[in-house]
Amino acid sequence: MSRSTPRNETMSIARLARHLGLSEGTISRALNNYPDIAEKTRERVQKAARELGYRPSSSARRLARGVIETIGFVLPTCRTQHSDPFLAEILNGLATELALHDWDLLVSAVPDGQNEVDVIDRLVGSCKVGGFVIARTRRHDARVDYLRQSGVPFVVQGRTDDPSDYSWLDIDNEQAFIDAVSYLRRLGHVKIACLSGDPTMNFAWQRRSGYLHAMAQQGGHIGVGYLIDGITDAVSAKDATNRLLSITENDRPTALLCVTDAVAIGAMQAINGAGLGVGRDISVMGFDGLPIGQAVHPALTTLHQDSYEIGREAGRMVLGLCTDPSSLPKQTLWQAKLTPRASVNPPGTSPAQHNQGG
Amino acid sequence: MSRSTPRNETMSIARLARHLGLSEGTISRALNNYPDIAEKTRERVQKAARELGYRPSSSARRLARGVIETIGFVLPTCRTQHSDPFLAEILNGLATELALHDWDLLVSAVPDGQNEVDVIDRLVGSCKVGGFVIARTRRHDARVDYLRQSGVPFVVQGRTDDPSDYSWLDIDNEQAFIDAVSYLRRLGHVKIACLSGDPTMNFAWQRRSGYLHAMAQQGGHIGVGYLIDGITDAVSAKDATNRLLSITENDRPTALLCVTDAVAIGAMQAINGAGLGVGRDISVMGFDGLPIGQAVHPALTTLHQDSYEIGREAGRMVLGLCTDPSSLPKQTLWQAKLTPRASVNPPGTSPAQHNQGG
DNA sequence: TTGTAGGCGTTATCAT
DNA sequence: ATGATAACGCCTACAA
Repeated sequence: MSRSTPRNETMSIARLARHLGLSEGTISRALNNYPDIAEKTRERVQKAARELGYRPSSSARRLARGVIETIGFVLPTCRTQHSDPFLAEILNGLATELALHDWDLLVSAVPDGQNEVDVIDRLVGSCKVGGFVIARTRRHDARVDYLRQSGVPFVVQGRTDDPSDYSWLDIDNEQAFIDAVSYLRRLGHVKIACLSGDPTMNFAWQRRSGYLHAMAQQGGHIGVGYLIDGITDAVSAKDATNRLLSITENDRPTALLCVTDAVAIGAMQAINGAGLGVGRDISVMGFDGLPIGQAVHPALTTLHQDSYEIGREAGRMVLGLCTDPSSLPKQTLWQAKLTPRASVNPPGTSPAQHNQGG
Repeated sequence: MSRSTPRNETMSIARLARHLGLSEGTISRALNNYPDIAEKTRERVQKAARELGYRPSSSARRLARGVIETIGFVLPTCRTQHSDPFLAEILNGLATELALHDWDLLVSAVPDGQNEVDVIDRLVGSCKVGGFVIARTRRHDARVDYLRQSGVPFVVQGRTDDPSDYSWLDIDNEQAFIDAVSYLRRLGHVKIACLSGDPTMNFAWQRRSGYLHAMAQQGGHIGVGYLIDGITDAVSAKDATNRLLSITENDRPTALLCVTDAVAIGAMQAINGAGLGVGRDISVMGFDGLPIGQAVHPALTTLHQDSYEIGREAGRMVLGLCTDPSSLPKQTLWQAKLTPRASVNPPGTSPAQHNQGG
């Protein structure tokens, strides 16, 4: 068993104190930069601590100070819905922001037979975390209900139906899909279909609402079967798109708004598979800005969001709540960035006129 | 300052003891199911604890017991290489396994200006974690070097060049690509190209070696420009594939082995974009088993690995090391599962003979 | 400016 | 079978 200290037990304040011939209290205050310590002593102590490889025990410190300095994050429980491409990015941003302030991120999963609230409750109850960040928010979300009444500081990435009295950080999904419809309408599209996601997930619901509102306001045409709910991945997207393609040519949409890039890619495959041209016969838009959208052919027009920055900001927000408990709920809304590429063109575009975006 | 208990201070053993008229020691032993406690007392204590919402403070417990019961995981630092689809799955499996044993998972990122070893060292030094899991292992990996000499129990997902004296869990990448070449050779392919990844990442290097060995042993032909390194995403894959397609038709490969599914999808787009048929003019194989591989057209033949189970097993292994420090390093090698779909066919296959896999 | 002492919540070792 | 008592490592009045 090797350690960073040459031999024997782990370095502690008590050992430092003995080593330097000072009292434990002095050591502690010197290390924590208390003002009432002689400059010479402080330097001597900090030097010795550095040289002897002293690291404060976070358990002891937390116990003594009554703080936790740890944020909890419960991984979304959707094992079927393989690999949320965002999660890693959000975690990266969140953990980075927390690390910058010497806070920790405790990540937990939901074992079979338990639900997310159980897990959150256990983490909070055993004082393992002092705050929470949650993601993949549903329209009604039991986690938010629980946290709201628990008094634990928390930040929601996304938001619920009734997002008035807690802190959240969301993309303006509704506005993004309104922008998308405007963009398509300006290009001349009228018959615009929509592959919508799981309607219990609020991001999907918001995008769906944006589509419906914008279509009504801007004179788009929603034909029979144009709005298909429950499309969550490329596979179901392919089936749904095939249903759209079976509509007679006159009534068939000329543009297709997809709730995510993954769904859009499935739709593109169906269109190609039917011998039609994406961006020619049917324009396709996605949402997320995944890198793969630049590699597919034609390149995918999308609404881009920066999930790393979302994680960073969630970190800033939750740190604010935890360190200043009197702070009021803060709500942040970011706009997605419409990124035109080759998968969207005016209806009836011939191959030669194709967009060259990428 | 808010708390989860309705009012006043948090519930502790001391309060329980006063409430029940017992001593703190008795409460502690009753809660921890020591054998020398009267059955009646134990039940009375546990009932009261439940009703009063008692939760042990993990800081206090860790301090007293000298254990940590937390595993560290440092997120790969590749912000360019957006969204590793595995990470979320691995974390899910790992956190699930740890939660089953009441251990925690501490996830950390690497802020700009620090390196991964600094982060690991800080977590270990401040007694925040008692063990480590690392992923995305490089051929030479400073994290492994550090952990090896540190004495901290750790498990590597993947392995380094010299994987003799520590615990790891890996997919048999070399064998998988040997199997892939065998499969293609049996179908009649001779001219087989390979889009290989970052050669400093061991998984990419292993797959590359498998390709080279199998091609040599099984009489495949590696033409000029057939082996392209450094392909890490769909975008670079598209460029590289276009280079392959510019080879005169006689010398052009009839099959293309890709280091990942994401790379394979980029390759497919390039082939389609050039007016050629995937699975007809050129067969394409990937590695991972991403769901999107079933949605692309034609469906992608791939080597499948279950990243959730990899995370679970990594959790089991690291728990074993932490709870039984005398246990020897354990090394686990899993085979990837070759999953035939429509993107691979015998060379010179006409459209009518196409595979129907999915 | 420094030392002393008590406490944070839990566990473990003695007695009883 | 239970009750004292002393750790665990650190922080923080208060005293000197």
